Amino acid sequence: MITIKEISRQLGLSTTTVSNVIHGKIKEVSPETIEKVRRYLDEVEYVPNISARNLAQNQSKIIGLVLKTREDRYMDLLMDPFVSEMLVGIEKEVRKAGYYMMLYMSDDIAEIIGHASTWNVDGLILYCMLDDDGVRVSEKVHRPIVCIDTYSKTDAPGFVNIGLDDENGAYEAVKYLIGRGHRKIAFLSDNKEGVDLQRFRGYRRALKEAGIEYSDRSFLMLRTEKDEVERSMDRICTRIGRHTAVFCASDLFAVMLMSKLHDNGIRVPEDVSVMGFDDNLYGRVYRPALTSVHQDPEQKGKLAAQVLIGMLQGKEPPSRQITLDTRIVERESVKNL
Amino acid sequence: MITIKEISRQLGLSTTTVSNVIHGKIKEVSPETIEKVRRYLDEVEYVPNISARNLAQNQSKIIGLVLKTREDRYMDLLMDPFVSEMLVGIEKEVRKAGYYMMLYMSDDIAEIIGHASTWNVDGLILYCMLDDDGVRVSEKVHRPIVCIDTYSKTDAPGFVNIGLDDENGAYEAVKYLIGRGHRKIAFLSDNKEGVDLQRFRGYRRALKEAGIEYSDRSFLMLRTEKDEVERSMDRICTRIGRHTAVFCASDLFAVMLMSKLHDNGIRVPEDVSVMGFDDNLYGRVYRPALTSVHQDPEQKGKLAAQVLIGMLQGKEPPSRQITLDTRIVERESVKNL
DNA sequence: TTGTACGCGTTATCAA
DNA sequence: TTGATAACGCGTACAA
Repeated sequence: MITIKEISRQLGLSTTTVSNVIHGKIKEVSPETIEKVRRYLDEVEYVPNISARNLAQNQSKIIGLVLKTREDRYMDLLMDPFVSEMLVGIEKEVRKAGYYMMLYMSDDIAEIIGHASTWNVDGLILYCMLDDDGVRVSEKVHRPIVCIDTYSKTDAPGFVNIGLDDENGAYEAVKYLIGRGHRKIAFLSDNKEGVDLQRFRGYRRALKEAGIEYSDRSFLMLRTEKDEVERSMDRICTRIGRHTAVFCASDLFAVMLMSKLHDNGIRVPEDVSVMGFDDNLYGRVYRPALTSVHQDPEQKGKLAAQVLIGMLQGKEPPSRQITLDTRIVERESVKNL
Repeated sequence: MITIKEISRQLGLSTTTVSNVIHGKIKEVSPETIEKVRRYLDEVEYVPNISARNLAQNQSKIIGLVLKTREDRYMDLLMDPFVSEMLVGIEKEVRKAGYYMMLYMSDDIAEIIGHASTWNVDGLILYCMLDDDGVRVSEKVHRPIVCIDTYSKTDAPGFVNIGLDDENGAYEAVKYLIGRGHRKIAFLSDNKEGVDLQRFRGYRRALKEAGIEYSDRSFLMLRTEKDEVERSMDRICTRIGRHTAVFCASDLFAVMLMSKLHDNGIRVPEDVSVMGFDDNLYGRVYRPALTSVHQDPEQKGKLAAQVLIGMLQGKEPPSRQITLDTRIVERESVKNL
């Protein structure tokens, strides 16, 4: 790796001049010098040492992407195409803007803070934070932070969230089911926090509005530990009982459910209707194709990166909470009763 | 961010001593000093500035993960759960070993080289390289490099590949189909390079061994551009013709095919048998469940990271080419003729 | 128009 | 047992 010092020595110039040419500060450099330096730069394929640059400028050009894992349920995170698509959206934007992306997974907030500090990241994108996780990070890391799909209790400065109206999306979905004549509707999820909690609330609201009573037996809680999930799904199939429809908190769960229902001789949608949330490839490709609530993860990621990079350049974020649209995609997994 | 210099000033010590305590070089430091420094370090939550450390030590603790994209087919890469799972395997190991992961996507080798140089990455994991891409990188980046699933023509020093015996995996799969009475067997893929080429070769070999003639009409080439894929699949469904089985180069393609076959009223496996390669969640969850060739992407990623980190610590890699096992997983998508 | 000199935070050598 | 001091590569204020 050739350095500026070496180049300036070779060319009989000062490091300042070389550095200036590199950065296009050429108002005060003679054309000949510019040419000479540029040519040489090309010839030796000069690449700046970013560590040195970071040190000198106290910035890093790094955007940290943190995926918060949840204890043992490590695998699930990237198992869902949602995260992959989001990743693509982020990476594209980050690279386009001349930044670099550091990917970090952890369930430990302190570790996350340490990582951000030690690398002196310019900004942070946080996914899967719960409650005040995001706030805790932003208290220690004094850099712009954009969260995706986070529901915080408190507000903190320099803290933006990109999300969905999950409550309403779920509400519309369940209303859709009710509109098709369903009244015994179950809710399937693997937790009752964050995004899933909101979706559950939307489900409850739609039920209530239609004067349908909710019983805890209608909450189908999936265990997602690696060697539990199969058995858990089987158990859920037997527990579906007299429900005529199941609204699932994700497409992935919906498809896993349909698959298990099939094995248990229960037909979708003839015997039971199934609806998902996400509208991803799993649901689109399965047969019967899954009726679902649409969202666009790549768009979410892209937007998160754009807003963050905007903040790095001094722009005010459009708002503290950016909420993306949701819409129902009708396919074949819901029957009219 | 507090610095060593500041700490030493506060404590009335030299930076050397503080640094030594931080690094556990305490053979020659008095117990009281150690305690004093440690306590203060804790109190102020000292975090080292990695850029400075990198500069001083000419290393970076960064492992670059490069996913080579192919022109327009950007999305596909992370669409396949294969990449996500591999990513998880890599990230876990990298973090466990105290390294950091920088994720980079590009189809431009020069850009990839520039990225690795500018960050002075300690090592590189390359995925999806073709032919001599990997070699070109390793010629310029004089760091340990581990490739995943790369077939290079040439060998280069410090260049290790982790892969599968794709040729043989495909060979066994097609032999399996032939063993079930199939003779009209098609091959489905979206390209004829790298891994897919090997799988195609295995397919050809099995055919040849059984005395079955191959015709180009049996190569079903899928177009994967975003707005082509649907139509392309439809066309393929009509082109299946008198084939009794389709061997697909990936589970994802296999499931997309089954889905389209379903829409065209062609039953799997009654009318046509389908076999995939990967054994991922798409195939496991679909009904009929997909018979496939198993591989473990997380394991692949984990191994790649382990070998690379080993090399960084001066260990010789076990060999230049590490080939993982493959096995057939029988499920419901193949019929006995 | 170009050059000198210093600072960024850390590590490392060598002297005290 | 501890402390000066130089070095890593870059950017920049200021001097020439």
